[in-house]
Amino acid sequence: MKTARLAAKWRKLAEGRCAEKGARLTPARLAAYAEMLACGRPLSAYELIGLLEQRQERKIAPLTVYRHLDFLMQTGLVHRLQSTQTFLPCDHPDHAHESQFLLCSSCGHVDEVESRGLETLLSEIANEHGFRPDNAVVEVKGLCGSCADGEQG
Amino acid sequence: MKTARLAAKWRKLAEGRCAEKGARLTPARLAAYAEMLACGRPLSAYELIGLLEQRQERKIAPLTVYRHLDFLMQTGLVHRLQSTQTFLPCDHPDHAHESQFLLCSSCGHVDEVESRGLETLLSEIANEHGFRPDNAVVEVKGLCGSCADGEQG
DNA sequence: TGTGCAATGTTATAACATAACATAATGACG
DNA sequence: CGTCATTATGTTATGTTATAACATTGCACA
Repeated sequence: MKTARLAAKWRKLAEGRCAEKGARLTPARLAAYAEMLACGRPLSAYELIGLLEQRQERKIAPLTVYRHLDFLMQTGLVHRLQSTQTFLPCDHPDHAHESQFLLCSSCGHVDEVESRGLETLLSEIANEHGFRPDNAVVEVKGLCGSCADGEQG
Repeated sequence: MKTARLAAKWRKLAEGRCAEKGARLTPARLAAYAEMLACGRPLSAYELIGLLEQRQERKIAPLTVYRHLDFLMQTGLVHRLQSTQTFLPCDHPDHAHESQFLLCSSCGHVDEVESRGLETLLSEIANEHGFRPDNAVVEVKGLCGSCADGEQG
């Protein structure tokens, strides 16, 4: 299978994450992951299908790609952005973590950040409401540094 | 048009919000809003269509309801939950605000909370990353009080 | 070498959302 | 009151995102 080039470092990390869980990083799954890394921006499932079809010169069913995405999310290699229905490779696949995202409305760039302080505060807020939190979606929309600068001079 | 019963208090608030903006709270828009309030849980657009069709005994096109939802969101009477693609009437329609949500995975109940502290922290985090925030999606999944209690005894 | 489970393939369809264009209702204003 | 501009709604079609149901393949391990 023709796949996008994937830096050895990322491949090692991905294999590590899968090994931890006894999960199999098959060629098809790796191909999807590599394509996402190569792209450098969030992709919709169908955009990803398009890219993989071009790369591999064959038809790929949506379900196939959704299964690969599910797998990659379970292993923590990929995140899903709820507010845009897109998928993004994790920026820190070396460890399990919750993430928060800064989405630029202008250029589409997404920054993945980890703030323990925020997670703590969210827990506190939940507790105040008698709520037992499991996981939190935090997606901030706005302008990234470059776009904000460009806007005014 | 047959619409769900809507407490006078909510109607006043809704009319107030619309008046502020010079927006017209038409019968169809009010009907959609009333149905959502009557339901008491988040609804998908298509669930809402179903309820309105039952109530009014006629077909309603998806676009119609999406337009009403857009209107209600712009006037701040309704929120959209990004992580479930559903819509929920605002719990505090008396003032403009950002909200955060606590979604119970078990019973589906959603609590809308407002934490200025959280909003401040989010701004700080954004600033640290040279990001100019506009608005934030915050949706915490977990178990509400009742469901958490029920789970263990 | 079979047998059980995980992964993939195939076809179809469900669920969510918008485009493009026509018609009707409303409000502003002479 | 009429008419004109604007806003809202109706209608049909289509685009986009995601999953169901079931068959087949491939791999691991007894």
